[in-house]
Amino acid sequence: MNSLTEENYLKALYHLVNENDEVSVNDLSRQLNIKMPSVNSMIKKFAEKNWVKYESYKPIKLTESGKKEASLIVRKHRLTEMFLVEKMGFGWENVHEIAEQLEHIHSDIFFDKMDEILNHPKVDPHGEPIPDKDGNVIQPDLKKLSKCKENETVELASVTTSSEEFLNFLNKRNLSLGTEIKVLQKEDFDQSIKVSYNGQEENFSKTVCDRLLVK
Amino acid sequence: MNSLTEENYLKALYHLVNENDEVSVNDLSRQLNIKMPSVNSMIKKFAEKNWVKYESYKPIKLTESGKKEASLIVRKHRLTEMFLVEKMGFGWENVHEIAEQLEHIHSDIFFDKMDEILNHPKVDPHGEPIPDKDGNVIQPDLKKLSKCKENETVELASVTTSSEEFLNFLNKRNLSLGTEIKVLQKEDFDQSIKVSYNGQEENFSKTVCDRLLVK
DNA sequence: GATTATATTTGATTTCAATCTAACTTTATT
DNA sequence: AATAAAGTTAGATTGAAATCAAATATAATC
Repeated sequence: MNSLTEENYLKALYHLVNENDEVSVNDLSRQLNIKMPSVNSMIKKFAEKNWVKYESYKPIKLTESGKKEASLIVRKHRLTEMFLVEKMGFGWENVHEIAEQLEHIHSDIFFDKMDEILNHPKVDPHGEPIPDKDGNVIQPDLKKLSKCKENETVELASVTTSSEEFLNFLNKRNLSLGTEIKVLQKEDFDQSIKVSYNGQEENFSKTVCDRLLVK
Repeated sequence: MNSLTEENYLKALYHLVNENDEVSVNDLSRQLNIKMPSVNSMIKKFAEKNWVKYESYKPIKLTESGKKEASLIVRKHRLTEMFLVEKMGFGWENVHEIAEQLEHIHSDIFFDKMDEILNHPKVDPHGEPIPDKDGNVIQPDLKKLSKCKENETVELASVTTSSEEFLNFLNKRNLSLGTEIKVLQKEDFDQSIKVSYNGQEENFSKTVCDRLLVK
């Protein structure tokens, strides 16, 4: 049985690997806010468990088995978020913290039932893909709003952070998944973007546009 | 923030106190399968937290604050069981283990939402009362089936164990909460009881009848 | 290729919660 | 009063998690 700490290390590692295939002990250390030697010994523990392939001074590689293990935690997290929103009436800005705890529940039947009730959802309330029971993920082909050209019309498909603040920011501006967004103007100076959607116009900073994924 | 261990000690203590007002270190030790010195020091910790009133060599007394704290854990457990059965389609025999984990989730809004969705249930799927948000419990006035007289007709209102085996035993015999049971015959020899319900006749041992609460 | 700077690892320590054993004390029972 | 049972104390142990300081390896620079 994996400890809470192990699961959190593994999850962090998984997310880092997804952003950048090469992950160092240092990266993970900064991510978790835990000193390198601690991370180093945990990575050795993971190597024992065959979750990572690791040689000293080389980047950490997640094994298939490690990827699967991590995906299953992510699966539990995202299924939970979806259940909370769809079946319990929570807003998408309030589900992250709860899911952060529920993802550590050990019960296959519990999450299988959620999955069934939700009719095997492909994505969570933030548009992030839900891994299947074998840990396979279909990463949808999306791009950042910040990369779109002027006059392009796109659909908001995912947000890359589940922080309550950011989601409240979007709520206040009536922006939700599925919204059609037209890029009106890109500002070279600060790379902010003027957009319109639902008949309203907004100016979004690069920071915001980097977090909005569209198709 | 209370540790898992603390919550489990407290819960065990709470249940023991409910059966027998006088609870000793020894009782708790046997209940938890943990040696007395360990229990002793935990009780001291509880005294610090003002969960118990404790003087050496005297029985352990739960304070109001301790009772409330414990009730809130029980509340989370029983709300969860009810939610699993009523809203997720689990059988009453399969919910205990899952609730045993979920009861340690720290999120008021999560359990408040369950409570609301379930329409503020008074009892869980096993007929056990659900404490309210302030930790108050209304203990319904029930008696053991084993205490009933011949020819009495009663209604099954609660079962005092959530063990999968026992509940499967009842399932196999089509016995569920709300069933009208008539006591046909009491056997002096082994105190088993012959009953009829839903047009069927069964012979229940004392062990079984002690676990069935009726009104 | 030698030197320096940076990153990583090692090993020794610390901290902490949770448990235990063994020795002793108090209370209850015969 | 003697004995047994229950409770306490003190001290040791365990194991997980994290840390620091020092040694080592790699990468960057001259």
